[in-house]
Amino acid sequence: MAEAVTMEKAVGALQKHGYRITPQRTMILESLLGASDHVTAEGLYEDVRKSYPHISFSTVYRTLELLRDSGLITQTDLGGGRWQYHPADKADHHHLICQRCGAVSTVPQEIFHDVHTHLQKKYGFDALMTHYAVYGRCAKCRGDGDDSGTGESE
Amino acid sequence: MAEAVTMEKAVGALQKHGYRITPQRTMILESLLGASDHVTAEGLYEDVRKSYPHISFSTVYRTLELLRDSGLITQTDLGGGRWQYHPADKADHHHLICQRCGAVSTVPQEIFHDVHTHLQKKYGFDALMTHYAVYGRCAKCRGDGDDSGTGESE
DNA sequence: TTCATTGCAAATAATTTGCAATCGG
DNA sequence: CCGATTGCAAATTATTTGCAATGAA
Repeated sequence: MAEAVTMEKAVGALQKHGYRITPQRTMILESLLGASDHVTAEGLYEDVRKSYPHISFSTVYRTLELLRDSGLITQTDLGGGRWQYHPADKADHHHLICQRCGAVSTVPQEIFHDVHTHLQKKYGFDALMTHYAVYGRCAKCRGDGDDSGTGESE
Repeated sequence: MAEAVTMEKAVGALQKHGYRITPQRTMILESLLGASDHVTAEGLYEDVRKSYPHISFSTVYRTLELLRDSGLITQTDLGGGRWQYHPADKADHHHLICQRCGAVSTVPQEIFHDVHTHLQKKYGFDALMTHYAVYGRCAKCRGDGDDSGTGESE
């Protein structure tokens, strides 16, 4: 959770697992490593499609599965019914998501440090507090009003 | 978040909103109020079906939507691709979910109290910390080994 | 060459929606 | 009686899978 994932390392890791290096995989990896934050399968698909229109959705999904199993990327379910992916080394932060305006901001890892310690001591539970999504209301949207319905998530 | 939701109150709330009281809605409400914890649409469907086999899935979904909009139940996305429902007054706790064995335990509200305060002070963010799911490893499963793949969620 | 990998189309799974028939108030 | 509600079937959305063709090593 600190080593930067580079193209070379990624390729090496894949070959070590016996996987082949195909142009599709290369492009997906490049797109992933270049992404600033979370990406969805669809986002990747669209991105790769720009330079390689022939790519198929199943290839994207299968590649993501394989990268995840190789430990190169993290697959996160932040609710909302779609997987979120990003390089494993960039998972040391959390997100504040405003249910009103949808704004997403990033907060550092240590926010949950005390909670983690507490759960560990009191319940023997080792919480995987990497990469959380915290829903609520951002500073701007503190007025109130309805949430357009859908629940809180997480 | 403290007033117990009873059948009478629920019915009153619905009528106040102008909704009709149908046998289907009554049965779904009863099932929900009787449930010890989270329920999924499918769980409810199966439960109601025991006494009323004619019930349809869309009615269940539509009723849940309506109960949610009336503030009687909470609709939560705990990841896993299905909504979780339960009476709004029972949402004052969190869950520890073991990614290894699937065990679910309950922890009190105040676990996240400090985090909430911190987010509020430092980021002006009013986190909706009602009813979280915390993934990780329970005391029993601390060995290690793979997670059967799927991500961490939340 | 040979088996891993791809693309396409079809299959899932959970939820949503259109619509005519029906029932609550 | 009349519009809200139901059930059914079909549509959606995100993801997965079967299978024959293809390409990396």
